[in-house]
Amino acid sequence: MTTMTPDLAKQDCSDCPIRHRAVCARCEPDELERLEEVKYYRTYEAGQTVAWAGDKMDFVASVVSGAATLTQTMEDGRRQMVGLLLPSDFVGRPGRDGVRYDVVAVSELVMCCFRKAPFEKMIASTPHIAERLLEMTLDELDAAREWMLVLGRKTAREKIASLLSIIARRDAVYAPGVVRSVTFDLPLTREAMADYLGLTLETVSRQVSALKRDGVIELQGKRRVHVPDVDLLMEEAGDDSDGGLLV
Amino acid sequence: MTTMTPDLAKQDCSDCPIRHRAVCARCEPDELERLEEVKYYRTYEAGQTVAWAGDKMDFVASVVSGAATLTQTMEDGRRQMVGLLLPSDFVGRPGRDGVRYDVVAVSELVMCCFRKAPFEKMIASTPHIAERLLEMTLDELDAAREWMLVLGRKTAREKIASLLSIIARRDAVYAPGVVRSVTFDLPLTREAMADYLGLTLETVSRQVSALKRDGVIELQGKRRVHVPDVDLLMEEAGDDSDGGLLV
DNA sequence: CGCGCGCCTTGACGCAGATCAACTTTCTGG
DNA sequence: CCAGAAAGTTGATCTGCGTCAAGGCGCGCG
Repeated sequence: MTTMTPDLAKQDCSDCPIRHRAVCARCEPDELERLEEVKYYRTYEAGQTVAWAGDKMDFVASVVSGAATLTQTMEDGRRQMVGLLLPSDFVGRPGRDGVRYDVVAVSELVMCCFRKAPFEKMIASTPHIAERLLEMTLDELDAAREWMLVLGRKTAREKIASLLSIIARRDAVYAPGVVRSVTFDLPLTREAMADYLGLTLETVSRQVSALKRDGVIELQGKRRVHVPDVDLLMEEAGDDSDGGLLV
Repeated sequence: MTTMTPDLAKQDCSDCPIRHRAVCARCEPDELERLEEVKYYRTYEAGQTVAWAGDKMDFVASVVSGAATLTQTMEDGRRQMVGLLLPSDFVGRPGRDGVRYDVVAVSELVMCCFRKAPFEKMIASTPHIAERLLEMTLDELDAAREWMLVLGRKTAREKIASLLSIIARRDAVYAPGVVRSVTFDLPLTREAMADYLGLTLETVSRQVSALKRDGVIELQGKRRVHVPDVDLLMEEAGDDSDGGLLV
């Protein structure tokens, strides 16, 4: 799993419309201006569908707030989430005609959209963005492969811990220094977590309770999670601890 | 899962050193010549390691024959295969300094290698190849996500059928027309299959026997597999049948 | 207020696949 | 051709998670 390098993270990107580091972290003023020309915003409510598999998307977008999921479904209804889109992630990447998976908002979702054609033209004319686009896709591939280990070989408890530590890690990107405790809101229902982890919602519920009972996490309400010791959580996840979340 | 379009497949690429369609199918004579300048071959025996996680690879390569696997390992030894590299697949793609996973030969493996620096220079100077490189990576991402569904939601029997149909599909690329029966050699041991599918080797063995008993596959020896009806296999895999393997 | 509904929790039980173990078949090297 | 190792098969038993079911909590709405 890749952690952001400190220098990139510290750069202030708060008003950049594309917050994904792949485009944002290094974007230069004139590129940004060109992006502004073609951008608009869209809001989706929880449960709303952004795109179905096979849709031709007429836009390219970056998640600004909330969360969306990428889901595969079998004919008999079994579902597997294959991607979790959190603020700064990309949807409808150039180079593809349509999306192959359902994209559904799991909490209120705001996306910063770009009309596809001008965006693609811009990519084509800006070599370093094209290059970062490949880098970004390779990062996603890494994440997908990391997740294959979770799905194939980890126990239910380890799966939950892995998911929590991914979200914690993402959250910690916006906090400075080396982090040892984190608090965040789970953007997912128990059912969505189950779909992500290849479990049932009952098992998710049981294991979350177990982690709480064992002091690995604390809950304020159902959704707000406090992790007193990130190292402990990562140990539960079966990952080799790398000394806290470096941010 | 993407199937090759007929016109691309029919093109004769047998003496092209990079058989992956991403580079090969559209490669033009002068590009090919430039590739020839920097290529050499390497052979690995079964079990030999091509690269460890974190290695800086000094070459970029395409699998010519045999198979290699990309594997993630946990400290306690649990393993999950996250990629299966069959003839025409790429290793050590430009844009990454090292590989992040262990690449190990599972059967005798011949790779067509390119020294990295000149290859990358060539990529940089040839826009359509750079574009195809992104396309290729997106295909891999799709495959990884497809596999997440297999790992997270399919039964042992469906998992085996899915793996067999992936290999059958790959094999059928070299045969003409719409294919309804295929024969191929499994390039994997039962243990490697288990690592790929998130199962134990005993379960793999049992389910292979079951598929044989039920007439879905026929075995000649342990490794040679004949699939009398590809549709049936795909049904067992839980995929929507798309009317045979289009080649 | 209280009714219904979505979301979550908890318990009891069953089963698919893991584990442990014995054995067979196929390779490999002398 | 044989001996030993590696790969694969098959059976018996165990267990983690799925399944089914009952109920709790919070919240919007008539």
